[in-house]
Amino acid sequence: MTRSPKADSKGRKLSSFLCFAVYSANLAFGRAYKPILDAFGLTYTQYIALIALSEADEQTVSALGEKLFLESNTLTPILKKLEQSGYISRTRDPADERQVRVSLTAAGRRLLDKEINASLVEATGLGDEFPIVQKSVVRLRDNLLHHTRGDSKKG
Amino acid sequence: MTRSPKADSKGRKLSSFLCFAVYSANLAFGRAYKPILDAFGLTYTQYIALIALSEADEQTVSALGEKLFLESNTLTPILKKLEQSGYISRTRDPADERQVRVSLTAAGRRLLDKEINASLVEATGLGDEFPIVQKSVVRLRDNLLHHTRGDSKKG
DNA sequence: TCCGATTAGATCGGATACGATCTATATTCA
DNA sequence: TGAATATAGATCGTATCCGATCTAATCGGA
Repeated sequence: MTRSPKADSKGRKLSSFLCFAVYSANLAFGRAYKPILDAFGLTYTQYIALIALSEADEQTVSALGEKLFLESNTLTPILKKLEQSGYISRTRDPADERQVRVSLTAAGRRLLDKEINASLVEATGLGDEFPIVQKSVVRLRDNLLHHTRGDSKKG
Repeated sequence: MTRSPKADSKGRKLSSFLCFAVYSANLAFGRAYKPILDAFGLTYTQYIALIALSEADEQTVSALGEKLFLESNTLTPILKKLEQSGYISRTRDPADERQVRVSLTAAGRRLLDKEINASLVEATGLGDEFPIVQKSVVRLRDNLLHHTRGDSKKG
């Protein structure tokens, strides 16, 4: 169909942009999860941080940041909030006072052990395709990150 | 998805969460695009808004928001910035003073006609898989949005 | 015609992201 | 040892997102 010249020349429609698909899928995740997470007093990012924390105890902020692709400027405020909420603990490492060790508290662990996950996975409505889509998006992300790394300074 | 109640008591790995894959893919897009968009003085969101604006002239803020899955609280500041940058025009509709009509300026159109797109698509590194991944993510997003609509107030 | 309801944006506050910068601690090496 | 350097977090300013609320304009019914 001959759309106006501008939409055609190079001008694909917005919906054909992968970046927009991911961008809006991320918004959609946030909204789909919100009512569920609200019940636990969590935000989307806080929930993701808790999952990363469930993988190991005594992680440093940097280690956590590598998993989440975030740095201390973003993580510190979030971790402080999670600490205030009682879901995690933050302590300076006595062996190296520069580092802060972060762990789930019992309350935090209980939270994740609830069926929070089941209700959330269901919201994707992807069925059997779930793992396939997941793999593709992971590869996409890694390609993008790799492409970015080609710069000069630190990632 | 019928995943076992708990893949491990420690929880599945963060990387196995689709929500995290999308979340981090979105972060990765932002970073991969940033050096390219910086050269044009654009942020990621502003760029996406411009693409949506390239599809039609004289769109209302609401119409634009439907495409972008955003509302006036998010769009208004962004559109004001794009107006200040000279890439778009904002005018109250004389027929209905409540509505604001938004269009690309000549400068905005020139910007999108540059090869900004080509360099950006390349960064995904997905090759032939590009359209497949794109479709899956779109469906995922729509499922999530549909799931959300059932819950609360406005659709 | 007038008043209430609706609609379209705009504003405000809280919570991310992120670049730039700062502080405190640790390490290196002359 | 001590100054320069490096590292780990923390802080700050800007730009999104989003819920809640506000204002202005339009519409609808009596």
